[in-house]
Amino acid sequence: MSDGKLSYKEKKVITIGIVSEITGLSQRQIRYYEERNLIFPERTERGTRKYSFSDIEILGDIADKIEEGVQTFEIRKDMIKKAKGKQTREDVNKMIRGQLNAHFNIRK
Amino acid sequence: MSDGKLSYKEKKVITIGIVSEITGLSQRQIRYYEERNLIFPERTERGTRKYSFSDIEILGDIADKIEEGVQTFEIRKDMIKKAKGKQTREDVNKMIRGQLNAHFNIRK
DNA sequence: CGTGTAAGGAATTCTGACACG
DNA sequence: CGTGTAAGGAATTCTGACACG
Repeated sequence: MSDGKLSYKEKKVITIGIVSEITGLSQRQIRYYEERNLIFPERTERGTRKYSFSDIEILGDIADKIEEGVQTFEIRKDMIKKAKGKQTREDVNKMIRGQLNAHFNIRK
Repeated sequence: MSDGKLSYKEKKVITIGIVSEITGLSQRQIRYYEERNLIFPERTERGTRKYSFSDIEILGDIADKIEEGVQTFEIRKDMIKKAKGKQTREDVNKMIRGQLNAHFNIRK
């Protein structure tokens, strides 16, 4: 299901040197944010990290937070919260649909 | 005008090793098609080639043509023809618009 | 905590050339 | 013509560690 064709934005194909150029972050910083579980590059067969455009956007967000003085641990918590928020919104939709169905099926 | 933000598809950020993995073509083949002016990677400061997803698609098309026995020179002519075709279509649109304007402005 | 850096090795990329056909 | 390959060098990436604070 989650296999096969991903959009260009999500495909992990960019090496760390180019990510560093684009983001302006050092390779050390980029690797450290991975160590802190903020980004998850894939690896080539022989271990070279590969990033997506999406990862580059996330790195930009991380850099902003860091500049604001937010610690990586906090950034991670926010990311988890947001991920859960998305999930919750979907669940809420399901619940609403469930309720509507229950409502309109009362007399059925 | 043609500066600044390009779509992810057009941005040249992928190194030849990864392009080779994705397309199944050898680095030799990829470099040769460049020599024949079929693709135009950019370069990093120190000379490493960088390709876009769009380049990868073009490489797929080239590979198909080569398999069919078409020579690189012919492939190049086709690409130029198609590029001109696009240009012509736009020009045609402009001409049509021009004619329409002329038509509706006759009595003005 | 977040990041710089020197260290040593392994993998990558580059170019020009010879080979086959 | 299109592609493989060996060649030598230069640039890239990786990890684990020490440093500062």
